[in-house]
Amino acid sequence: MHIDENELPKAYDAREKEAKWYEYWLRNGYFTPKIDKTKKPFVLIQPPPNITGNLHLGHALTSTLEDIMVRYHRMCGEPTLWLPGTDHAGIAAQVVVERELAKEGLTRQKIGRDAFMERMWSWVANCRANISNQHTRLGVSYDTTRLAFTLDEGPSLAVRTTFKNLYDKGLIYRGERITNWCPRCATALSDLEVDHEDEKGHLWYIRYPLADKPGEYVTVATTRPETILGDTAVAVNPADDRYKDLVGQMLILPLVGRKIPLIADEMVGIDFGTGAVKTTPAHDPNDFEVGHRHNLPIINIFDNHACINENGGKYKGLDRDEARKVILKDLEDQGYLVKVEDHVHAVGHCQRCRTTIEPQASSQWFVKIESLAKPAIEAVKTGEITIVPERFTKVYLNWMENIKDWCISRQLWWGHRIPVWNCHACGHMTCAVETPTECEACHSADIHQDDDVLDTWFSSGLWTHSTLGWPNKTEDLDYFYPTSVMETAYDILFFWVARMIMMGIANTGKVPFHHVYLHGLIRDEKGEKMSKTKGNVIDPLVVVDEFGADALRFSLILGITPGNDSKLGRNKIEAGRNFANKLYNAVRFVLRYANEDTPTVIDNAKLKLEDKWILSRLNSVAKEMNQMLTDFQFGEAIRTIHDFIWGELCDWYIEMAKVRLNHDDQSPMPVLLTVIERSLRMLHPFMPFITEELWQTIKTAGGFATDKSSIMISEYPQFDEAFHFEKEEAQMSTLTEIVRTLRNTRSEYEVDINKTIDAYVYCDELANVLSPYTATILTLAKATVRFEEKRTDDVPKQSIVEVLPNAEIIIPMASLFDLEAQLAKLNKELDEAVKEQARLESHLNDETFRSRAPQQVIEKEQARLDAALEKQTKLREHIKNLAA
RNA sequence: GGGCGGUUAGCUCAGUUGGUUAGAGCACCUGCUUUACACGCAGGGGGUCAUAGGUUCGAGUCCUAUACCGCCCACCA
Repeated sequence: MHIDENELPKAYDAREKEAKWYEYWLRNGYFTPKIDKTKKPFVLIQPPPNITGNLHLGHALTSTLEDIMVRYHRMCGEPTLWLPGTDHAGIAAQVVVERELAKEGLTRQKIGRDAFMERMWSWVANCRANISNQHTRLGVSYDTTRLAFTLDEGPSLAVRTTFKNLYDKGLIYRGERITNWCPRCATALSDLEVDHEDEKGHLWYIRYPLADKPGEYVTVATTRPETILGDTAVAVNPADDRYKDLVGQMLILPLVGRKIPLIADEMVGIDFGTGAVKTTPAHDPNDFEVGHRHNLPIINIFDNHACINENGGKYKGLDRDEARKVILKDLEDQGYLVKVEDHVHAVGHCQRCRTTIEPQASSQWFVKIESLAKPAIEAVKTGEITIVPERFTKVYLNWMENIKDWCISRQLWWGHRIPVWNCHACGHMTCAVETPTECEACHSADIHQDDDVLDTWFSSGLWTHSTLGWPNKTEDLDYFYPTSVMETAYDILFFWVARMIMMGIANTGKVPFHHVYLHGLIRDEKGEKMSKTKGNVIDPLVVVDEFGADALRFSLILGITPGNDSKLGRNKIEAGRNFANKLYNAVRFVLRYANEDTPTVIDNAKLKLEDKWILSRLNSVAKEMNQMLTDFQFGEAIRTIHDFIWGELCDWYIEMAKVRLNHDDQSPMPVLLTVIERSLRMLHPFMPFITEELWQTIKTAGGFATDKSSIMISEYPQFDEAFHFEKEEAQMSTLTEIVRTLRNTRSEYEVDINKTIDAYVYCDELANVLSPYTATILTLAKATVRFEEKRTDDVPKQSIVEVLPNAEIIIPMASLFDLEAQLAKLNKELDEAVKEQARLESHLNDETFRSRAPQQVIEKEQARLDAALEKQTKLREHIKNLAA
């Protein structure tokens, strides 16, 4: 069937086509792998986006990288599973919905747990639909039939089972610890969920009177004067001579009046402040440990929202900032405040709501992590898991080797409830996978489930196997686990990747994946992190609407390297669109000559020079593409195929093909169709929509025969020795050099646009090969060329002479150029050739070089020397000729 | 306080075992409404590869310092 290219618009418009093809792929079930036990599958579990809002460019990058890998491996014939899902995102999602409530003047406490959960679920439904739609628009080829959510029954069962297993092994425990407390979220956080930032603060010096020596005192320095209410000691370093004699004495706590001891502990630095530290075990991690060592009372002075509680006496009810002001004023009024200094120190903030963290003693659940970390460290050390880029291996190992117990309980409502039931009768804790009806110790029915939920990363940590059915023995788990690649951003290496490795090994005895590919963050054109508050966020869908998904994908991938941040602006996206348009128009050209009568099968005997050249180049590119896609070099891969299509196929092959088509020559169509079809296949993983569209169009026009119904299930092109034509590649490069030189000469001498120039080309045995191309050269460079093997005559006077590696070009057109300029140019070239000769000679005469450099390098250098000498001879002759 | 990354053309970045004359996109200059494409074609200018040493026959690439920028980790009140 002939498709008239004139009926197609001149510019490619992605809009209506993308949705159509996505629907087609989905309908045909290409995204769902068929389990084939004779083949090793390629498996990639999608990092589940948080259900906190729209997807941003970071998600678009992740999706694109994953889609590239998945489409590539699928085209290589591997049963390929890309399993999608979303994450309930615990605290992050709860904060978002709480903000929505706040707009209505509500809080979760006001509406109650049940109503709040209802709000959460309706938010989730909206959000998940939205995320799915966004993914669809980006072209992700993930298996929609396996779409998972962390709160689904399967993953939830995995969570409870894991908890119980670890609990039974004694690897989960409940304990009173200092934890990072967010007073806004009213929950404990893990260390990772706290962002430290330097802040300008003050160091207040406060005197604590000695109980038994009126008028004498010890001065402490503190950044947190309000915590004085919870002080239960003052500590000094045992080696500090200033305080040696005072250790053991009692001090009177200002404002409070409580008697507290002066103790000695190694923790205290002698150099800082006064060398005496007020010790508040309930509100400082160090002090907590000191308190433990010295059996100090732990006095918690804050309620869940960091307001002073009943332990704060008359200050009760003040929040921590007000309390600080009032207490400082009281200290000053009563003469306890000695001085104030400016002081910069790191302050922790809640990762999700930015509220200043309050270190606070509370009872929480922890994972005893050391024994879980050990095999996870081994797996990376032995190379069973590799991390790309490699430098993150060190970061990973360093963190894992210094890992601390993981606080997993959150005082939130949104998440997996901790599967532990407390008995009101005997106090025993019953841990169970399924809801028990009675206490396992005393069989009382008066039991109540722990109110806390688990850290959202606890369920994420199981994601590689919980989505495949674990703890049940499923076919999926059996066939697809361990997975192949974990692709994600480097900023969640600890949060997620490390936890998956630990939990994966703990639950299944196998590593969860073999390769970790870490991508960088996307920044705006100025290199700043995109954020809603800065207003520099680019919405992927807005880009897709304007430029198409393929253009966006191109711009996201081009030039990126693993683990490095990249910048994205309009320019780059336009480059992507331009490339799509270029490809589209190349196909429009092809369609002009393609119909069911077009020959499409290549006859090797009839291949011309440029045919062999483009086939050979295509072949090399296929080799490179496979290598780079295997090595995770996506940025380089897309540039390679881009450069091939634009710079070789379009700029040279198609231009030469036009001449053939106009001259009733051997048809270029079989080769052209073959090359373009394979190019589309090579590009498909990167730009799936346009490649499918064009592939189907050419197929419909009878451009090639295939039993495949879609490009996405056709084979990824591989290197084929039969199409490797080294000699023709070299010959073609001489031809293109000749054309370039002629064009260059025209431009340089400002030859009239309508004037055809004459040229003689002397190129030994190549003359026979290239002389059929005079018509081509006439079209491409507007020059009439005569090819000869050897020059027999002298060079005609006043000619432009160009010396190429394998050819000598003489353009007798004295009337069209400036004689002086030409002479100067030749002299300059001669100069360079002489310098080159000198450099090479000294190099080649160097004994050390001769003895140590590999033979082929020496030969190469020698060849270059010969070339330089020959060039000189020719140039001298031409100069002489011209000057005559 | 440790650790890591970056510093290459005006801008954004490639450059994977050290080996021709360091590349691309965008921007810039010149000329082209050539029936695939002006989202284009042809030609061109532009880089002492941050600095200083070192290793090597040979360094953008390896080593050692230094400077600036950025990131991560860390309990010093």
